Amino acid sequence: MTKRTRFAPSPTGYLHVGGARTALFSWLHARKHGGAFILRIEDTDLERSTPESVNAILEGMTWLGLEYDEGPFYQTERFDRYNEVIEELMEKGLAYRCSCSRERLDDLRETAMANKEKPRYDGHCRSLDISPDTPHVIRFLNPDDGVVVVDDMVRGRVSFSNAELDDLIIRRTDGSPTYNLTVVVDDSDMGITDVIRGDDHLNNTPRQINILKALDKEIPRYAHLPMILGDDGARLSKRHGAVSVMQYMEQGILPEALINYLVRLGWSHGDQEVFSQEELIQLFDVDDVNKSASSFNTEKLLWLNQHYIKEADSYHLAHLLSPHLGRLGIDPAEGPDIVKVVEAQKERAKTLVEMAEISEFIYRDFEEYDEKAAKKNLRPVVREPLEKMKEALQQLDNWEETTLHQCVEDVSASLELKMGKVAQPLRVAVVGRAASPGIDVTLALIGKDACLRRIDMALEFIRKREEQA
RNA sequence: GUCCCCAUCGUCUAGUCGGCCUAGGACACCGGGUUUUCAUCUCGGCAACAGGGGUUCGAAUCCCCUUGGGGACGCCA
Repeated sequence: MTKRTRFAPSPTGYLHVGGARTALFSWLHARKHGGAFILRIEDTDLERSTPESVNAILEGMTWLGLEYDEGPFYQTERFDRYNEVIEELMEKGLAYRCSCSRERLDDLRETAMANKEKPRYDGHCRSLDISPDTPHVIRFLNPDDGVVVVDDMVRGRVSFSNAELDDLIIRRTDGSPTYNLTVVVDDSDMGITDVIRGDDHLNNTPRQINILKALDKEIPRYAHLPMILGDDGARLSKRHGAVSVMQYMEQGILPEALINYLVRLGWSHGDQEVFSQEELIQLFDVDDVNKSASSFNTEKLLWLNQHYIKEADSYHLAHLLSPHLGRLGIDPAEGPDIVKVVEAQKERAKTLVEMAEISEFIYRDFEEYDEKAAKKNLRPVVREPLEKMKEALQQLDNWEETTLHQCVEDVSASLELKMGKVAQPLRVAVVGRAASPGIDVTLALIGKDACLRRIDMALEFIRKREEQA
């Protein structure tokens, strides 16, 4: 049988890394087995679901490249179907009306807790035959005894005693169906064979299996994924920086880096760290997923991101870098070929944001020198090398890397100085700080006019500094 | 509180149904080399089987207990 998996987020916020990994594993499982990956929006909570959230989730999935084969299906459009199933359950005598007040329910819970017992509904309305006209909810008649076994692909066999479960509400007073009912109906109707979801749903699984059994439906295979914790080991939340997948995009993370990072959280293939999408589809197996929760480690994400930046096609990267330059108020069109910029900076940036920042000097004069760099390199002793460089550069017609390199070398030789003694002060003069690509590449990217102008600025800086001393 | 789950370096993890583990790799960190700077690359170092009982000739690997962590217990999903 072909495998069918699904990702079923509730649109009450952004797509966060936990959800993204769940979607990723589901997607990989489907792709690996040549099956279908279905997107379903669980928006039965009318209060909290928003269209903005739906868009944010769609946007995040698109960015990550997790394309779905069917959907998105919206649960709010399937209320008739849910009611049909609820009716079926009622007719079979496997569901009943309940008119217990919230106060009574609250009391029940408190009493149970006080008695050190698990809070559960006592079945008060089971045999009361409440009139359809009085306000009521509908509860599923859960079996009283026996055991439900979940044969989970990652957790193994987990069993729950029916005595621990209670008669859950499947339809609210306002007539809307609840989660445990809709999931079961949808997974069944949509032919989902493999339910891959977060760990927090493990406790719901026996309830869902009971409903499935009552409906005489096939029970899918389950895989409950461990949680992802924040950098500090606590639960991932808004307090832990970037929660939304799209925030990573804004921070200049490549989607393939995030995917690669996420897949290694809870899954591994020997000692391999870097996986292409094709490799993942081939090698991934839910059965190999870890049982324990893992902490998100931004450092490693950054390392992977740098790796992918290094490996990426420069032309492609240029496209991605452009908006980040724009955010700094830079129009890439007003500088050298942006592909050249990318090639010069590729190995020096962990993110696209960083790449944009360290490339700023190429497009405009800097406001002030990096204090340390200036202190160390813009001293009176470098006046001569800088002046000599200025003269030599002024006379240079052919402003390109090879000739620039030769030029710096010649000046160094004529002064009997090591190349670093000339190149480094020159770098600080034209870049404003101590780090940049090779001096020849740096000069080439900045351009002749700006270079000469900045050397003058540096000479002026040295002169003033001397006066003050 | 009750039920369910989890437990190897700071972090992600390897560890084929016990021996090849004086526990391997990666990130981070520290040090060396390459280099005109930074970075890349490269070499090396630091660092863990939560604790206690068993089972066994032999346990990180199996069992039990303790401890710690997480999840669930909603007319949320």
